Amino acid sequence: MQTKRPATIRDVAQAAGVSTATVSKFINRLQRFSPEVEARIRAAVDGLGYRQNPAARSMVTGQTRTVGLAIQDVRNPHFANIVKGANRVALAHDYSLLVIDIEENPSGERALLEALSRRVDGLIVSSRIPEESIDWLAEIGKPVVFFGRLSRLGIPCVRSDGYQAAYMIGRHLVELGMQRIAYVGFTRARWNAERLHGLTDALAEANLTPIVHEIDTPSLEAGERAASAVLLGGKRPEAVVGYNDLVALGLMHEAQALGLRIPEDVAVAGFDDIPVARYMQPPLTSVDMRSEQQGEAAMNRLLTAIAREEGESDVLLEPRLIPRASTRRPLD
Amino acid sequence: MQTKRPATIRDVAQAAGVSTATVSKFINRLQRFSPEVEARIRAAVDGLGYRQNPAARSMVTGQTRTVGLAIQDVRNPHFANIVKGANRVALAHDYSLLVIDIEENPSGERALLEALSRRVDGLIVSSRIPEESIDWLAEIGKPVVFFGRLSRLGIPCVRSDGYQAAYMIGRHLVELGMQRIAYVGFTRARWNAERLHGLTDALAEANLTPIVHEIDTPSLEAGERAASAVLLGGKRPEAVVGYNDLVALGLMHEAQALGLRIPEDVAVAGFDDIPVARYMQPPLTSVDMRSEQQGEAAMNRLLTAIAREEGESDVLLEPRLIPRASTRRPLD
DNA sequence: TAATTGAAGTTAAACGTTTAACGTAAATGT
DNA sequence: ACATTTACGTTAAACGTTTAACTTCAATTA
Repeated sequence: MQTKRPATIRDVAQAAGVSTATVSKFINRLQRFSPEVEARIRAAVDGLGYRQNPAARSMVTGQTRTVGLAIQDVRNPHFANIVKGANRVALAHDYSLLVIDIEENPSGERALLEALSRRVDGLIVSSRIPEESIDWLAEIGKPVVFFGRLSRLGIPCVRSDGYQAAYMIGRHLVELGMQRIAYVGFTRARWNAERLHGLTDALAEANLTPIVHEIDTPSLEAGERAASAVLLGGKRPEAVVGYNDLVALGLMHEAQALGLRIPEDVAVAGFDDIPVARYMQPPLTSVDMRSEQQGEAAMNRLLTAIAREEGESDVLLEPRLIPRASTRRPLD
Repeated sequence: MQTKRPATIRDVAQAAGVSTATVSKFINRLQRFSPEVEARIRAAVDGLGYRQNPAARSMVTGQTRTVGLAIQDVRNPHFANIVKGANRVALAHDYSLLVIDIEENPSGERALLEALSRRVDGLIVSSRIPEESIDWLAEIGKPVVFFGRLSRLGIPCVRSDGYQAAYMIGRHLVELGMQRIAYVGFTRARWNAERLHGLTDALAEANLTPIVHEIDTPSLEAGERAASAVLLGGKRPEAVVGYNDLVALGLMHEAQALGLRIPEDVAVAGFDDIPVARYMQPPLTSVDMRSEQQGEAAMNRLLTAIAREEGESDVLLEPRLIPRASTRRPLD
């Protein structure tokens, strides 16, 4: 089972009758060589099955050709999409992706990020990172890009316009003639509140105010649990907007379990436009937050930073409203 | 913006007035030291903010403390769950996870795996890998664990019992009195056929045969596209089983769009029990394939292999039927 | 023709760790 | 009292690359 020691650059050099420097430069395409030498090296490489040792290379260059991606929860399709996008552009640039799901949190995000930081050339960090870790992130000396949250301390960020997205939903509901509109929100951090602001502003234009219900985690289950409080407490809202599609699906499910028809009795909408949204009964109105493009943009931004090129500081993606049957004029 | 050179073990040694060997052994807890020395080292480490350089360490030890996880598509909740599970146990053992989504396939899985193989101590490889790459995987000299597919060439595998799972669904449908049962399958590789076998055997016990419809990729869209052919061609089946929950959701959605009621007109079931299954209207009957446990088990198995301990060759997880409203006695 | 440039390769030092082999002094056994 | 072990540290050689500085020789320029 024991495979023999992998060939080193020295083996190749010896077999080809040249110095290791020559082989190195050839491999990295740093210099031209005479056809004979080139052929000999190529033959030696093939013959020995030589592959670079990334660790050795990293040690001298100080680069790992790896980037870290810290996300909240891979199971949330929004984050899965981000991984997808980031993975695509990383592969295209010959970078590897070190993914860490910080929900699985044995010793604090900070410790995880610290461990991660030495193994990567740069870091893409998701929204819900505690403020005190941010100071540290700014000082690690490695490029960092945020996504989903506002930039701080000069750290660039990539995100979609949550205010705009919520404003669109709000307007959409108002145009449908809705009067009592509830928001099941997740506002733990300031930037998470922008959705509430957008919604509030849209409603204000029609002299309306959202009924806000706070949850502690944006999941299917949390949406489900919130439903009865939101739908049965006091006068029933005509529409309810979830912090994201998961929350919205939870709400929708429980609403139906309570015997309410959607959208006739209550309309429901969410954010992210996760793939299943379209497949619900009724299909869920959502706002496409361009998750995958967020992943791509974040990775692109990070790679330019790693290359020490200047990049634009912030990238703001335009969300798109996707109206579906879960919000529809009550009289239709 | 330029941060100063990170402290090396030599800096620490000098500051503490000891040799680098001492520091190294202290860091790695390989030896006991006198309280004074210990204190001096600790002070130096803290004072300088010393962290190990993983690349340098890797070079001499030959270990990277990183494992590679090659999956088909992060967006599929089944795979997301596997990442979750694998991530959890990796973190617990201080390993990092190099995730690669091989659907994003610029230059072939083989090339990706080759590149990956030098950066990791071991590899977890998902099901749909071409046979010719497997020979190569067996020879790279690094531990490899499969998941989802059968083992080959002595490579251990972790999977759930697809035959059993399908058999359970089949029996469930038969017990509900279903007669015409369709299977929308994805049978490109041999091991993917076990679900069909399980279903076939369960039906055979009632002298029934499944109607098989093949799709080319197990996705929401594929399920949706398959629906009309399966449901409208000839006599309509009373139940249709999708290769996985995504396919089942696609089928269900299109069936409803065609005006069919579920389960009254046609029952639907799938595999994986993805989180949203429970939230559908009606909730989708599925089989929990223990995705997350698969990820955990695969990682555990890999880590024992990396530690050169002997582990059991194959791990077979027991699926669990989760009956829900999408399959229900027509007369209920 | 002599001086200058350029191309093709080499030498050797570094990168930051680990670890086998080796001291040295104190503790233990006989 | 002497040999042997044990505990605590050190020395120095690796690990597999890259790269600045250098050589050599042929081609170009003045």
